[in-house]
Amino acid sequence: MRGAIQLDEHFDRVGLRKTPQRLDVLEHLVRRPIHATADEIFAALNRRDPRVSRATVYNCLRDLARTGLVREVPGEGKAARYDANLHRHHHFICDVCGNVEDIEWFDVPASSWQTAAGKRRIRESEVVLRGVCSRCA
Amino acid sequence: MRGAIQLDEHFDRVGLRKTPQRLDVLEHLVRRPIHATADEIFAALNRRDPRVSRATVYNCLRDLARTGLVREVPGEGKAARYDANLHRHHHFICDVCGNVEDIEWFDVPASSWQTAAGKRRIRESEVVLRGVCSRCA
DNA sequence: ATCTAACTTTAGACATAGTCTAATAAGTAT
DNA sequence: ATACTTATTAGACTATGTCTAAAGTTAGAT
Repeated sequence: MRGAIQLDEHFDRVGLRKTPQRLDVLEHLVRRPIHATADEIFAALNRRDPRVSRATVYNCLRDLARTGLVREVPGEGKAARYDANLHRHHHFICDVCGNVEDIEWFDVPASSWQTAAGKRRIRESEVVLRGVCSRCA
Repeated sequence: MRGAIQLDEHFDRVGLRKTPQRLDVLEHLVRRPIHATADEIFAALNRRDPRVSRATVYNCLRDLARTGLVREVPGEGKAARYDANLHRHHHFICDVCGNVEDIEWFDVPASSWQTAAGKRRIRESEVVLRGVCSRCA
């Protein structure tokens, strides 16, 4: 599969050991981009292989997040939600239904934030757009 | 106190009953703008009046958030963090120390997001700037 | 000022989310 | 293949958040 080969490369790139569990977690997030929670991922992997542990899913998510392959979605709700992060993007949260949608990446011009940012060194700016999604409109 | 009178007015404005507990929670967030967790607020209020219940703090935060007087900070960490939201603002998260800082409000020009937003109706766009804070630089 | 209906608070049981530990297994460099 | 390091596992544990039903408050109408 192309997909798997590409995912392998990402592991090499960030210097993270390739383990089946890490691959499975990342692949799950890539193939089902629905901002899954740790528990949803655990349930899915554990169904296929009952030996997969809850702790492992949390460990994998932590390591993948640390190396940037995955990120926590800044959304709502109690449980953290995750996103494969192979391509940068923003988020949209619907005022009505609360769903979180990915939005294609765009840059916020420095002229917008440079005064407000003061002496901080800014690496990137992520945007959370809020409003009404096309289904709820 | 001026402060208390102003907070009262906010309750009237959003149509939320004034209760001592709600006032205390809001006042705590206004006076100590450190993005406290529910538990930190509970500890502070409970120290002054041991009858204040954990459930009440959660109820207050939920109601204050619903009416917009308070908001959940889109930051990191397991426990939700809250902000008095009497003035809109953005957030900055330091790559190094992880602290969340408030950033003065600015508008992201529609020209930045209008293509990416598609058919969604956008009400506002909140920005999370990431980089290195002035202390860590 | 008092009454009343609707709303809010409370304590503590419960539920959900996430972390830790120490024994075992697996990845990787040589 | 070996040795060394790092990752996984089960399950106890901690932290965070929700629910319930009884008691107490609030605010508007009298």
